[in-house]
Amino acid sequence: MARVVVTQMVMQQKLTKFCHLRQQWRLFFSASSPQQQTEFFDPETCISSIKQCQTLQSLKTLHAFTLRSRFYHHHDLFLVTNLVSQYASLGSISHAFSLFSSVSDSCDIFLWNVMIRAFVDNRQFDRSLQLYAQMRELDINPDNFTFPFVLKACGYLRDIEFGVKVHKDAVDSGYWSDVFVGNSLIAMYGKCGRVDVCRQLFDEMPERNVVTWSSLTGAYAQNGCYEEGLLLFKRMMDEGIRPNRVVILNVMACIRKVSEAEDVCRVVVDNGLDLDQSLQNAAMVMFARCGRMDMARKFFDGISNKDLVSWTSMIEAYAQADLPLEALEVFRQMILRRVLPDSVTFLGVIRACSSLASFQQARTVHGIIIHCFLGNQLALDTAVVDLYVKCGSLMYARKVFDRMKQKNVISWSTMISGYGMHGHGREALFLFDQMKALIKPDHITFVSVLSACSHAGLIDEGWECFNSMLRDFGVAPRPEHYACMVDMLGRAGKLNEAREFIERMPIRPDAGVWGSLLGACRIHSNVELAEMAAKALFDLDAENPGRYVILSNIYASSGKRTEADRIRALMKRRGVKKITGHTVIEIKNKVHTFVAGDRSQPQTELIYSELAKLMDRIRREGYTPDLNFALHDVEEETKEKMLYVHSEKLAIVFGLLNSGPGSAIRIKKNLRVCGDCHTATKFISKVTGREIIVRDAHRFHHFKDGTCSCGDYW
DNA sequence: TTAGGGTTAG
Repeated sequence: MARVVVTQMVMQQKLTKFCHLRQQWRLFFSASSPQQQTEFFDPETCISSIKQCQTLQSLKTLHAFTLRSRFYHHHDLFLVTNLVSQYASLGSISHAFSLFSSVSDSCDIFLWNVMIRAFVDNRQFDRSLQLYAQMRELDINPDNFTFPFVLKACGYLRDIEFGVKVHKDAVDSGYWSDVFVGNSLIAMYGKCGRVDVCRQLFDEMPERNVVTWSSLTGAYAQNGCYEEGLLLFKRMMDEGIRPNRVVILNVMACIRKVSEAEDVCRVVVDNGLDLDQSLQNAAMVMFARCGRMDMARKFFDGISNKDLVSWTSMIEAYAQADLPLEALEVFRQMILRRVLPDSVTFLGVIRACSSLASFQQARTVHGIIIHCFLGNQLALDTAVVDLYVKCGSLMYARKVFDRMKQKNVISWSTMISGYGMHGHGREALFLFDQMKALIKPDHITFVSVLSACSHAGLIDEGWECFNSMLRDFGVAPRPEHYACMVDMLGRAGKLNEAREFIERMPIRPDAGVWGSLLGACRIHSNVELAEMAAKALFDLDAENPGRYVILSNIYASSGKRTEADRIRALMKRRGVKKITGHTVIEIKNKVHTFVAGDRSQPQTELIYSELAKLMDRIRREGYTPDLNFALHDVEEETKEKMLYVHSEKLAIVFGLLNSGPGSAIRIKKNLRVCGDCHTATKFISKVTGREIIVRDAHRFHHFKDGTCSCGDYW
């Protein structure tokens, strides 16, 4: 259904474009009627007509008239400059440049400025720089108008080397003190990542205006210097300078706290700034970033004419906040209102589907994308590959990957990481070998390969890959690569080797590295090393509830009940809240969520009676409950009952009851799958003959005929 | 006689 609607919308949009074009043609024909043609002989009317030309054809006609006119000579620079400028603003850079070339022996700086600007406006930044270089070779001196255009091109190209040369020219010519030139310099250095130079320029500028402030806030925002951006904004307020909407937009991008968000909204009101569409969209994104989805939604609902960006931002905000159902509902509303989505919208929708892990939704969304010709195909295809990976289908992921016309380092890394997440280490390495022959891997590729080795227990291969990073590819290992290695060694039970590896690290181990060690200690019940890792983690990552829970579980399963309770108490004292585990399953396009002991489903009675039967069946097959995973201080029998009602088991039973015989069951858990559930699921897959695909917070487990694809290596 | 800088809103 959605696919049909979207396809219709694409066709309608094309028709609208066509009608618009036809209207423009009609205007052109009426503008070139004989009565109007005579007026072109008047010089003033001619120039103003040039500026009013709306179509290339009418401008060309006018150009032809001027050449025939007795008032103008072919080399009349004033006229030529205006024509060049108008050709460029109608998007015809070729006409503009050929006309410019016919008089380029001229040393008129005005003409050169217009042509340089023409290239910049048409995003041909490299050609604008070539023209500037040519102009300098001809010893034509740039003026205060030249610099802003050229600097803009340097900024967009991130060409700091050229930018520095232009900066020097600006200083030599004395135009550096022009406020327009100074503002452009700040913008250029900001885009090139040199906020330090931006600040120095700002401090030394003899004259500033509101654009100077917005340029520097923009530079801070683009470079992630949010604190500095906010400080500058505060100083601006203190100095009594009235901000405009660009300053507000830049500052909104810097904000991470609700109180700051509310402050900036007050500034908007106090200064009587119009809260236009773009500011409302930016405010919505800002509140979502601060975790206030209610406020974000309020802004969204308050936008009377929601545009593509409003819809897309809201979808992305929900997806980022891990509220995929809300994201998809906004997408549905958007389609109902016949707003045509673009590739960015679909990236948000894909993110939402991916966190739902809904295979059916993935198929639908992929179908829509295929029919839409949205552009940005490389990014979309890569996102779809990742989507199928996350929805548990390596086969579909690989199909899309193989059909991609273009692949970049991200596409390759995504597919490799997909194999890794599903425990197919050998395939991951095979693909990595193919990739190396075509394209240079980056630091993310190495995370994918190393984690694939880790999940599959490929230790020698993992070492080889790690050692090759710097040696063969010039990629220096970062903390995340060390974390993968610790994870790999730790999972394999080489805990001391993992510890020694950390001790030899040339960079300071981060929370990820220690977290890997702690996780390994949980698998292999090593209390001593766990304490060491936890000590480091409580300094580095005190807010993360997972760390406390793992340490407490390690103590509990080693019989150290007092220690376990001490950690739980510490967690409570520090106000760190445990994340509640839940499992989701999709049945007939509807997503059902289960928590431990869940009784909210209408089928509750049926689920629990089926669960009891199933547990008896697998017990007869040899399953014994692993009471280590029921850690509360209660009687053994109660412990066992608590294990029975884990959310994973409830979701699986619900799936068995509500899906076709023999079909695969796909569930997703928000935390790591519990060890007892892992064992039970193996037995369930055996006695029911069903394939069960479990996505947990770390990887995938494919259960079939009593075994798991992870080889119990997780 | 002509022109310019700061937001890729996601």
